[in-house]
Amino acid sequence: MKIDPDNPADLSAQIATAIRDAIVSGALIVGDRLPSEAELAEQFAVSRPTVREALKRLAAQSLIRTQRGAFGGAFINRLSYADAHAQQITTSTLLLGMNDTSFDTACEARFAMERACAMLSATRRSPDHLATMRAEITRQGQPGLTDDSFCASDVAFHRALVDAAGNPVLSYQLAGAVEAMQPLMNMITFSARSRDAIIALHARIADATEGRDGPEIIAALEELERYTRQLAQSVFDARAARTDPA
Amino acid sequence: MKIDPDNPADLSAQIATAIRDAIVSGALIVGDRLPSEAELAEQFAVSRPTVREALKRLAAQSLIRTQRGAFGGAFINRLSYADAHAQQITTSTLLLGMNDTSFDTACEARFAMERACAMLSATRRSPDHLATMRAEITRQGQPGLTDDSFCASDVAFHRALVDAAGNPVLSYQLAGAVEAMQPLMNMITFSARSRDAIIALHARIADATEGRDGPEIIAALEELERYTRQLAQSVFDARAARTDPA
DNA sequence: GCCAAAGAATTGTCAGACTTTTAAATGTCT
DNA sequence: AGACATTTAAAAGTCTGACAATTCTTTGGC
Repeated sequence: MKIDPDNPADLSAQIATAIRDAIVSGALIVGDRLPSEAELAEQFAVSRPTVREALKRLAAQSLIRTQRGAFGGAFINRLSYADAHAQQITTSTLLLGMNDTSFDTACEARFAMERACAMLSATRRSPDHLATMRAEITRQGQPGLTDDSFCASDVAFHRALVDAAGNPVLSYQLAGAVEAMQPLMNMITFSARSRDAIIALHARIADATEGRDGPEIIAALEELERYTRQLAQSVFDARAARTDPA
Repeated sequence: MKIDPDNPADLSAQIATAIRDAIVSGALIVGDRLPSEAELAEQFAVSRPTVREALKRLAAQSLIRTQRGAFGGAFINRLSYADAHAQQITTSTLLLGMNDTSFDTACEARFAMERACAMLSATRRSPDHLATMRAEITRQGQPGLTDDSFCASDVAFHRALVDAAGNPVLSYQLAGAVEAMQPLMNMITFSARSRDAIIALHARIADATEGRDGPEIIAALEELERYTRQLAQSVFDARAARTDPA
């Protein structure tokens, strides 16, 4: 099933790829146990440390989990939504941070996807989701809240809206887009007035969700996108004006 | 910046987490060189193999790249859209395959997100995107095309539609949703009649895109979603009828 | 001044040993 | 017979030390 010629690439990378392919193709299924490190070393004709490096690569992607002790070993892991979610956020955050993706581009993508949930959220929202949304709105109005906490609550609010769509695949995909923007949002200083404007839009979204009015959710999200981008623009302009003349 | 008490977790996992945190937080930026393996081993008071396992974990996530030779070492990698894209597809595919996510759920999420691109694609589509869409439609109509090839062309068509939105973040996110569904779509056998129906809808989408008619794209996508789910349903029903009585 | 050879730094790989963890098998007592 | 303690073995986790392969810098020679 898996062989390694003596080509220039790392042996551990080749081994990891071979096993990963076996998993993706379905040859190895959830719960299966890989041979022990010693056996794998023999099969691939490499040393145990090399095998271990390969296994660590797979573990980093949550493809396998290891267990010590007798009858332990490496087992094919069920990729949970939670794991995938965490990876997705890390990847998306780095992607936005490292590729000088403009705020506008990220914002556009995020709201476009969020609007995609609106109709479903209107149909399927439960009292739990509504309660979460209301609670976050209340929190956002509290005086003395730091900008970071305000952003965190903002994320929680939108997360609830997305989760209300009742589709785990959608929640997983959206989480990356919404939460990965938090570092960018944290660069914005929210004045009392801008917070009020955002809270008012959140309330409008919550009301529309409660009333199962999908188009109204979309309209409110569009306005929120417009407002957010305008806010970011003014912050960046102000920053540019402060640094340019100096 | 990075310490390791003697807690039960793997040392290599702890070291990887410490370095990953430094990258995500911005303490280490693209192009930075990590200390050599020997130096890291000394800093963390562990052996070199342990450090290497940690580095392989990071390499598996494309966070670092290593270079041999004098003045080589481990460098913080710029996470490219292409890398993120590949990871995203692997993760999404496994997620759908391992969690008995229903076809309907995956399909719903996919089309909801795709519709989110429609307005942007209508505005920004270039002749290149249109040409790709037309070419794939032509391919889909060729006789003797295998089901797998038909699906692959289907993915390429939708990919072009998404790329036409001109937002790399959106393309990256959508790729996961669209391409990860390919294994599920491959389970469907497409009759000549169903292929014709799908091709007709694709043509309708291409026409609407050319005419910059966003709402019409959305309408066609809705119909395509309806048709796809119905098709899958009948396939699954037929399969159930064949296996149940036996 | 240019080209080739030596040198040094660094990752890649190996071999072997020891420690720790864990579950199964065995033995012992009630 | 059944419950509990003990032994045993398998396996991952870690360490040490070494050597090979690679690649940049420097030096030497022409």
